[in-house]
Amino acid sequence: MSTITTISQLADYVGQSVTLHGWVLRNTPKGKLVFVTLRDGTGYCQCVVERGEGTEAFFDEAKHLPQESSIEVTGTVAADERAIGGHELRVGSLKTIQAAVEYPITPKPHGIEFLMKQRHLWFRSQRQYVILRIRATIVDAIRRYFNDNGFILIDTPIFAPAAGEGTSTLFEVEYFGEPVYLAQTGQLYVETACMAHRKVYCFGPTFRAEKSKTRRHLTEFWMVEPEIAFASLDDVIDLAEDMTCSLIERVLKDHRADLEFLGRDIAKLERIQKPFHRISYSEVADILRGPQARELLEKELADKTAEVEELNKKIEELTETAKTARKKWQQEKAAQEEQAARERRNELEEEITNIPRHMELSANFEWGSDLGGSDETIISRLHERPVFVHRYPKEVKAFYMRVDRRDGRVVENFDMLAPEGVGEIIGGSAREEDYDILISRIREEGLPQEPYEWYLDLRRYGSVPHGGFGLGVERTVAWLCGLKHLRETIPFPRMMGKIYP
RNA sequence: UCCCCGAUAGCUCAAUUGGUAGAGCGAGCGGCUGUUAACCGCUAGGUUUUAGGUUCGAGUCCUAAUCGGGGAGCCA
Repeated sequence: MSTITTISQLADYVGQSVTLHGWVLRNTPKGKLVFVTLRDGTGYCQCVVERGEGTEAFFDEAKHLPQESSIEVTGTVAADERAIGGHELRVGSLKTIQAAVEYPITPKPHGIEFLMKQRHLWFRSQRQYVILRIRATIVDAIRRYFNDNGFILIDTPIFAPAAGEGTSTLFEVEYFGEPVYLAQTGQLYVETACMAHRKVYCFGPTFRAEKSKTRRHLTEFWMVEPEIAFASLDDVIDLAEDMTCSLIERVLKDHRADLEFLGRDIAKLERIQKPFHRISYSEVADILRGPQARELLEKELADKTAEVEELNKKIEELTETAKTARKKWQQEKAAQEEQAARERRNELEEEITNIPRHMELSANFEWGSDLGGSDETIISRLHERPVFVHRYPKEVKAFYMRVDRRDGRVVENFDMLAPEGVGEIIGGSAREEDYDILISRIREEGLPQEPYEWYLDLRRYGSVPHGGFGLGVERTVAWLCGLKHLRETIPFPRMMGKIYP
């Protein structure tokens, strides 16, 4: 009699007979042996079928099992160092649940266009599996952080009658004949709840119709937005700092092996400790124009140029190896490495051509304009810990941000830039609590007052200093996992012009 | 919206100055008792994205469209 179990539990059943259900990751027949690597959602297990007594009935079936077929397999668990995970199953019986036909994703490399079209199947690949598990942990850690610290979850609407902020392009949908918009932020709504519950947060999808085709943008992404009453800008920044540290701690605790699998430099995450840097926008402007930024870019230019030269040498060597290696697999390996090196080189060359432009942008940075992507990257690269850039010129920020009483040119806002050039993860602010100032800000921005009457009520009835921020879940996942592109951080990425599957 | 790059077998890529379109993987068949993306042999698989143009001749050159990648702007 065998016990039904999962691969993650195998260590408890050494020497016993168990039944596993799963999918064929790969199948390599080897004469009188067949090695079926099974994945069951909890791990990977090598199942060995040996031709001989008792296996005649299914040996041929096992030998021809296509990749990703679903099977039920029963056998004896054995500890074996040669097997993935240290245990293998010596198969006593095997049943095909469904035989797959030509699974499109092979163990060889694929292009991103192809994989995105196969997103529904790509889920099964180990890298995607790991990333989405880390995402789930990050989401759980966020919820836990707020729930354990006295915050109340408030779900804000997805259909919104007006823009939450002036700037972004929104998705317009028809709502019983009226044009409304998909929410680009829950913030204004969560502020109302803040005046009832004191500490609140909303967590949901957010929609932006910007026609951005970059690795840092999605049209649909998830954002968590806490809001706290009786709070100053510093209180809000403290909250963002504390929450970020707790997320990292949790991911390091639960996913060390996964991060290693992804090739993440864990030491860099371990260095993320309080206190983070706090620099004002005006100081940032000086840094951008000063020698520090220039030297950083000059060094990057030199480093990248040197790396390109190294790659060129490597490519030449690999080309030679690919032609002359004795074994066919050695030739193939060299060819693949060569291709990877070429891709890396092309990427570097593009970055190199961008550097002079970034130097110019940085050197000519004028107080009053918003920080560009390259400016953020510079500030981010100059620090090992996240940087809070605070107090931007009010002209480039939303109307609801609190005007700094000591310097009326700026508002009490902040962006948190993650290190390693990752850039903005969090944007937040103290909210303008003064009715008259808020009204004048609405007018300055040329916004109609009428749709904001309910919001203005919050300032008419017991207005208090308060503030909050928004954290982008996908950007956080990308940062912690060390991913270059947001498209792998969300189950079904929505990008400009892309909706399938 | 703007700038740069790309599209060849199911997949990843080759194809010299314009001259008969190839390999590996995957698929199918066979062999091998320890494989892990990595053994050996055989088989099938193509309107070179689309529409024009130049040319004796176009995968290769030109124009446009479509789709994709990267970046700018804007942002989380």
